[in-house]
Amino acid sequence: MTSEPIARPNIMAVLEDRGYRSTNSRRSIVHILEEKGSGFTAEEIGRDLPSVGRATIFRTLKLLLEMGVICRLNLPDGAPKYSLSRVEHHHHTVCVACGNVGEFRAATIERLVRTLSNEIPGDIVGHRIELYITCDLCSTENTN
Amino acid sequence: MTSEPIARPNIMAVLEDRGYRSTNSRRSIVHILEEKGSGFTAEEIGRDLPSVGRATIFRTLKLLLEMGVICRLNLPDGAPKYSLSRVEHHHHTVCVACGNVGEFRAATIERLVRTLSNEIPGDIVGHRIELYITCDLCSTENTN
DNA sequence: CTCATTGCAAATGGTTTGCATTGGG
DNA sequence: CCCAATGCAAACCATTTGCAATGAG
Repeated sequence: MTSEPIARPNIMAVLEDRGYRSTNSRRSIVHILEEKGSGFTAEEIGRDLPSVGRATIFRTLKLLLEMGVICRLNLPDGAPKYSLSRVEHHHHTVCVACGNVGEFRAATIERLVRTLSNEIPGDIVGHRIELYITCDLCSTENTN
Repeated sequence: MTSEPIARPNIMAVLEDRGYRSTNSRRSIVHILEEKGSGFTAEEIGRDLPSVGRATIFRTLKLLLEMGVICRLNLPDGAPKYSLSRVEHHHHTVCVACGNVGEFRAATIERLVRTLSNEIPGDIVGHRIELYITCDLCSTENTN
């Protein structure tokens, strides 16, 4: 047993468990997703898979989204970006220079959100946090 | 001197200070914004001002956005919502039932974000937090 | 008067839908 | 076989742009 921190689920298996068919198009889309990992757009996937219709790309992304396998990030501008959800509940970092998307978890945040209930009028039913960063890669590039 | 907590700036004055003209269209758009306050869409404003061209609505919203007078909220789905920025730096609550948007500030959050720098790879240059809530109005409605 | 601003219509970008065809089980 | 899933093209929605006409200063 390897000490992999988070088991990556078999996405196609998840799809089939829910009664969806394992088709050629879906398999190739999922394969691309696993390759990219995070921060990809629908259009980008379409470019990598010219033989798959745009509609199918969007239909499959929607499916995976509903299943919680991927998440969509509505950035301030440009098309939404998608990334594989590696952990149950998490938040995102977005590099303002290169657009790369990362995931992070912070128990502190969850605790804090709970304490905010006193300050806001209503019941908190969810939250979304995005950190805009300059990633290490981009900041070293600028130094050179 | 009244004890108003936050002075509401004169939006048209802000526009003129920056060299933009005080036109009829801009005045009526700004008037609607002040009336609505928060959680309105571009399309909604256009519906209220049939005599103003769509393009002008979007151009004016973009202007106000750049000036920091309003802010845009990219919700998970549907068109972006806008609201007047009442306070300098703030975050939003969105009611999942009625879609109303509120503002809140929490020094705790700002402090927390700073402590997160250790956990994430890169420099944090900004953040965005949305709390999804059921607002008081909506939860009492459901009780009836 | 002049040039910023406007309204309109056409163009765009991203996504969805209708429908006949294909292919997985 | 059958019906879920596909590819295609057209439709759709929100937004942007080009441009001639208008109007604020």
